[in-house]
Amino acid sequence: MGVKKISIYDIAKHFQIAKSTVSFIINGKAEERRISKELEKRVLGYVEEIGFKPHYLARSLATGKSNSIGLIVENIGDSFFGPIALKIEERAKSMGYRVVYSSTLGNTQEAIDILKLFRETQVDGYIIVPPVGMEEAVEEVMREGKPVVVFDRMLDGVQVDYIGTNNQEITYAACMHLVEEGFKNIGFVTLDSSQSQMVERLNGYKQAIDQNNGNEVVLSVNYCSNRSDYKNEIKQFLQEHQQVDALFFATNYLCVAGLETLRDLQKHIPEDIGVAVFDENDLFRLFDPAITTIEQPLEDLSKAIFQTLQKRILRGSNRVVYTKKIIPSRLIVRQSTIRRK
Amino acid sequence: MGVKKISIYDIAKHFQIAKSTVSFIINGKAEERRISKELEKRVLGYVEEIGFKPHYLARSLATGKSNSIGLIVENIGDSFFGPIALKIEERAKSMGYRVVYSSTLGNTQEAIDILKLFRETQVDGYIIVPPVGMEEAVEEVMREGKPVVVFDRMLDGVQVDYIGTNNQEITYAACMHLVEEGFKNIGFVTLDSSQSQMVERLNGYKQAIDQNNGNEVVLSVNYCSNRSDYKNEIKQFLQEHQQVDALFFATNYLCVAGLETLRDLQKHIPEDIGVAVFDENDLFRLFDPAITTIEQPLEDLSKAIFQTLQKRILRGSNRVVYTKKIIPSRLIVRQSTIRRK
DNA sequence: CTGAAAGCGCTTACAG
DNA sequence: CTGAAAGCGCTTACAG
Repeated sequence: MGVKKISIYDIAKHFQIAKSTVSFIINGKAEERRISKELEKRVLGYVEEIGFKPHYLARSLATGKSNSIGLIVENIGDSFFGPIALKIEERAKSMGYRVVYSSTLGNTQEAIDILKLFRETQVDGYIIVPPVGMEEAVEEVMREGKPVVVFDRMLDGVQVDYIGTNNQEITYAACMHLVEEGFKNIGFVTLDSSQSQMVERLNGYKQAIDQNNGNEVVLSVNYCSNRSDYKNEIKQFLQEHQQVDALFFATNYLCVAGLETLRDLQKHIPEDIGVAVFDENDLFRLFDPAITTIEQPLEDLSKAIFQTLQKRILRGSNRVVYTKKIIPSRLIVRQSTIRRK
Repeated sequence: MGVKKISIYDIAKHFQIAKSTVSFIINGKAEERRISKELEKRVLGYVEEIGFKPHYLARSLATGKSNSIGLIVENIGDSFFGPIALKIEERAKSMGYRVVYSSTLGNTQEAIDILKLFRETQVDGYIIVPPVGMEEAVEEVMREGKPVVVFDRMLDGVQVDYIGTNNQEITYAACMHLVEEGFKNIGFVTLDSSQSQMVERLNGYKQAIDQNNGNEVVLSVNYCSNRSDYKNEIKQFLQEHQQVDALFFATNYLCVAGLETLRDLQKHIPEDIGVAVFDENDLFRLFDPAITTIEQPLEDLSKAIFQTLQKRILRGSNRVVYTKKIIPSRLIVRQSTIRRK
């Protein structure tokens, strides 16, 4: 069944030349190998004519390169990771790479398994959004000399290239904005996680609160929780902290749960309570009131990720200083944090 | 640099046995090949000890199987395709497959290129959300005997397994609901596309309108448009059809543009205009008013996709009747389509 | 019960 | 200027 696959051997036979010559011509090394222009033309013409495509797997086995990069994110269905994955794919494609993706759902063991799988399939580089506890696994991959870029959150104590955003600074700015709008008791809803980006965001919050001699009121929920768990925790938190007049959500899905909770409690935004959130969503600006968000620059982030990866691919991963590139996010102020006079 | 890779040859040498014996043991064929339990145990123990992992690429080259499936969607960052991709990945993983994904952004040539790339990398099966014009390319892949499942929209005249939803029926139900709520002039906003799912949705609309002797008022926009184009077209459409008192959006991103337009025009939902949309979004239920949606069952869809794919993988793609499986969607009525008395 | 050998489809030193 | 040959790391008829 199916078409019988043509190989360079068949082409070589057709022209009565060696396989190697065909291989060189196909790989554009005809000139370098001083193969006659005429033969080159004839072979390429034939290749075109019969629609020959080299067998990638065989090539990969021979060269050790697979022309694919592995992308490990938290959740490909997420409104932040999905769109960034699209950008990454577009860039990868323009560089001749395919993308193999996988979602960890925050599970460390899962992430380690995925990484192992990627290693076995010989991806040429890795873009990793690591859950906590992946330090060793990532180091192991790097020891093999493969390029790795860590994204979104840092990996404690691992010498590796990192691309992220100014979490602390921009969260600080957002909280200062809340203060300036007259909110007196800002609650911070985050994950119970030591992920660096979450810690940084929390620090930005603390910095703003401290500076204004306010009270830190923080709710940390488990990532594994489902939405109704999130909602229950937020509800209870609001009941225990009646004085809270604004909420900052450290990531998008927490905000979704939060908005639902506020609606259930019939709290009005921003009169009863102000709302701001880390990560933009197409629909936040369409809410009534529109939600204040912190927008990460997807285009710039994906660009930085690839530039870094490419440098590594060219230079190899040894003897080069590892870079930590911070692409600033933008605070988008909307009505959910503007107190009407 | 890096660890030097261990191969089955090294293991064979270590035990003074043949590579083939090692291969059989590793692949669980020891019993079948009548290799002594004792040797099997020793070899497996050693494999474990040195952390040997077979080289997937080499295995693939030898077997012709890559243990990966190619997923071609419209846009991995989309609120429908992203989450379904996650489900598909989870199922693939549980079956021992990796997923290679790629987004077409509705571009036929892009889709064909992706398909070609997937063929070259020897994926074992394809899940395709095809743009129009992919008929030939898909048929070509099928002629190679590879399993293909078409998803979301059908491919005209191609004998292939298809998984989709009851587009016409459920859109009809949604429009009938609008009629029952007293909306008199329902506008339908869709893509200018012959994709089957869009045609079916339009037909569902027409069926409901005809049945109630209403006027069909349809806006078809180009997929390639960006959001501000969508907005302008919708705005103009509303100006030209002042009598329209409800809008049904045939897909999610059109609704986003539509909601923004309605906000700009200061139209109140549902008093001035009712709103319903095909495809659920986490945030639609949190709008004020909450938006009526048609929710596709992601879990069931991904399950059906995989069952079908698996059957094909087992049976081969010949001589079997192709199936067309329709998984019904659900209408979720919310305030955006309920006329207050 | 086990092994030698050919083959998957390429690439690339090496030799002339 | 070009080709023969070894090798990438596996699998699997085949032979004994």
